[in-house]
Amino acid sequence: MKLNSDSQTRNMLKAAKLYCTEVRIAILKVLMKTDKPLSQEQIARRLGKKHFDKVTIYRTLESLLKVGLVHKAFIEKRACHYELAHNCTASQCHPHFTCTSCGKTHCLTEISLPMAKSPHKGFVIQRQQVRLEGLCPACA
Amino acid sequence: MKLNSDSQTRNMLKAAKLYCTEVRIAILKVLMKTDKPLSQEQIARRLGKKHFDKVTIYRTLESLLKVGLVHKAFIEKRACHYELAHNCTASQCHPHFTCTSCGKTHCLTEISLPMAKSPHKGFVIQRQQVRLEGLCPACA
DNA sequence: AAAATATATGCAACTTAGTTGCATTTCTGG
DNA sequence: CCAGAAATGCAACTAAGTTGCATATATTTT
Ligand SMILES: [Mn+2]
Ligand SMILES: [Mn+2]
Ligand SMILES: [Zn+2]
Ligand SMILES: [Zn+2]
Repeated sequence: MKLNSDSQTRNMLKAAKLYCTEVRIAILKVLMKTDKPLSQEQIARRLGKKHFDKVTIYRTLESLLKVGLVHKAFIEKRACHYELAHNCTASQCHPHFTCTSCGKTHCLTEISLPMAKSPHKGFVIQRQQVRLEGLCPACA
Repeated sequence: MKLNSDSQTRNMLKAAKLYCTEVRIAILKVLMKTDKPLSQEQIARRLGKKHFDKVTIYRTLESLLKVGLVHKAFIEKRACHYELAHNCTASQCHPHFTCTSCGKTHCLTEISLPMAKSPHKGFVIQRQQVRLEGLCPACA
């Protein structure tokens, strides 16, 4: 179990040509165990006893971002939120829904909108991000 | 001219039941004269000689937001950016495009994507925001 | 038009999220 | 196991925004 997800994350890092360090493995595991984007603070909390400096966490997320293992989610919160970049295409990630009542954010992986078409040509649209807001099932 | 836009902004404020104060009028005028969302800092700079405390600018934007005269644009920058809320529907504003090369942001008022449909019912989608990125005409 | 009241403003201090420089530690390929 | 490359921790710093409170301005009432 533990060994398993350990070797899985090690392989992800190896494939991305990143050093396999404790904090990278630990953060990848945290992100694999959740279904929504997390902030630095939330990640630190979920790392529990394993304490890493917040600078290290930010730099780790940065390195995972750069190789594309992780994405920044497009949600209207003060802090950046990060998630694994699995099943996102280069041009579009799934939309994120934030409930205006309880504030919780959900990944709506089942939805995808058609890509916007450039208005006048001249604009080359490479990526599109969609944010939704309204009421979640619990609050509706 | 000056009197004209002065009375225009005064009317907007009056209709919204907000006190007509110097800073509110000045900020509305700044936002009317631009075609892209501005941060607190950019607004302050454009106010030029008229100096207002940044707290006042933030509180002013907050009051204009609350009555719906202004919107927050959803763009991936550290600071919040604000724009007049004209020609936005309740459920959807125009998309904002940010160039990955020069960093400039443009309002693509001609585009509108179909509203996302809720995946399982339970989610009530009330508002949708779209962010685009790629190359602007100048950089493509 | 003055007084009363409601609301807005400025200032100082504070918070939150993230960044930078640099000395030390940990990884990896050989 | 070693050398060099890369990652980490700590302290100090920055950027963006917020809070409390005394003062000033706008509106309403008289
Ligand atoms: Mn997601
Ligand atoms: Mn706009
Ligand atoms: Zn909810
Ligand atoms: Zn450009």
